[in-house]
Amino acid sequence: MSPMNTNAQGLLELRLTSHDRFGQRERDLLSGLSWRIEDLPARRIFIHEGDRPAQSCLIVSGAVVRSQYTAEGQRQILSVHIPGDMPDLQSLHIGRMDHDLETVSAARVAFVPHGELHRLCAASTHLNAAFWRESLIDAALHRAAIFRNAQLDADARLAHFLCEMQLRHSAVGLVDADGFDFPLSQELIGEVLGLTIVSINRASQTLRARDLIRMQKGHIQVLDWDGLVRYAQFDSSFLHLRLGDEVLAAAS
Amino acid sequence: MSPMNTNAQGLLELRLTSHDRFGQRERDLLSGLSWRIEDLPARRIFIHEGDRPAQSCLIVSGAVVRSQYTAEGQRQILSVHIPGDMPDLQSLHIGRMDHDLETVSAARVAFVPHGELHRLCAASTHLNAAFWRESLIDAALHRAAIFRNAQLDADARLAHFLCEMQLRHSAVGLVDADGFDFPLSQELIGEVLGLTIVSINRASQTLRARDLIRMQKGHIQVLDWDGLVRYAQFDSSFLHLRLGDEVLAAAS
DNA sequence: CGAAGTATTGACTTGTTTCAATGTTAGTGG
DNA sequence: CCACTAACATTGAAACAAGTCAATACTTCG
Repeated sequence: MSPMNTNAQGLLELRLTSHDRFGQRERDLLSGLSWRIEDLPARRIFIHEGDRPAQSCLIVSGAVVRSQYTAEGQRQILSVHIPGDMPDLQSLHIGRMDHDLETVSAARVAFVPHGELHRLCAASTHLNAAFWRESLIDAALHRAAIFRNAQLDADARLAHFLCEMQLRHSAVGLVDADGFDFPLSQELIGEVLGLTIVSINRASQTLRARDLIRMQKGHIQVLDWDGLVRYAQFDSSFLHLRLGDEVLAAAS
Repeated sequence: MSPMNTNAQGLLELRLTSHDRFGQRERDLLSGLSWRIEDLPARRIFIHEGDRPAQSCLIVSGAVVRSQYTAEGQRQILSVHIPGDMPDLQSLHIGRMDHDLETVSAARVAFVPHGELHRLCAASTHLNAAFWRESLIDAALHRAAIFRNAQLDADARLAHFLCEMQLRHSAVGLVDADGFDFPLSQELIGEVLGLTIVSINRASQTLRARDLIRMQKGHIQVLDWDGLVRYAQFDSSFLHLRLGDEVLAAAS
């Protein structure tokens, strides 16, 4: 298990190099980025629907959700983002935000100007491909969410979501023998899965009764990875992770 | 209303230039692409989950769906694609397909090798950005689907889907005063919206009774655009279309 | 004409929501 | 250290939207 990397540039390298082995040139280009670090409190909407950001962000610590709202103000969480994610890469090429970005817990977020990213992509087709790929994996996560929310019942839906969270936390070294910290309340998980807090509560009881997981306030532990995967019909390939041995070991 | 363009290169230019005004250089690069045209029958899976395509495709005519399957073989349609769409752009930078591509009706599809697209993107940052943007709009469609399927009831869900289809068909000049041809059966629409054929049938009756749409086998006409938009809580901005006046006029 | 695909309808069942009450936990200030 | 508070978790009962099952009708096409 690699130590958790709380440094923006290190997290980004970890992410981008999980697919491509970069040369020194790419490393130098990356290290030339000027990050502006911001520490945000919990429940802070820091990018709003309709905004036209001139920068993208990287989550360094904490959790962030993307959300859209109904006319009645009911929130739908579109995706959950954890350290290492760049949840607004799309603003590089689509001016207008079609959703909000909001912290769940207190979070450290690093911002980098679009201009610098554009220059980077123009300077290196490798880096261009790596960032593009990040945004494509984002779309793959969306597809998995559409499948999950439409095809699985409440219990399996929660199981599927927890499988995804376990793997994505593993990939950034945030899972240890006790599991991982996860700040979403049952209410928020409900807003991810299109279920009410009551259903989430009952689903989590089912999974706990089957000894698949442990789930306490702010912390999740997968007790039976294979069982959970089976229960959730979870196919990890959509994450398009190149998981190292240590990650797979931690996951099981 | 522009005449329908059944030529691959013309469709692609129409799409890419809806955001960026290209110079002659970009036009020349695009016209250098060597398309292989294929005419496919209805219900043909032409790219399978797990494939590693060496080419991307552009839909010239007909309709195509992306789908994933449950363990029991139940299909979830992730998105619906129409002429002008490039539904497997992601294979440019993510090797493995995480879903199938299948024709609904007979369809004409144009294929172009990844190598040529990579060369194009390396040769022009404008074209690189344009293709990247296409894949980002794809992700935006996914987000709208997550929202729609989780937050709207059966009637509104169908209305929302029809709003999206009307606008996307408009953008490629496929809508006239009588509406547009649309080959998805009620059963398939159900697989898009996460509903059964029975619910789709009843939802379509609701919308017809309110004089919002006409919906006959293979053809859809929006009778009251504003009413349909209101009923669906539809916000067209997620499509990130730069709609010309003629498109907006046709839509309303 | 027959056959296959598609659309429609009604009766019944079920998973999830809604509503409402109660329990638990962590943090705050007296 | 305990009382107080707010957020979060849990439980039960009733209501409801959508699913399931099953029969019937319409359309298209060989």
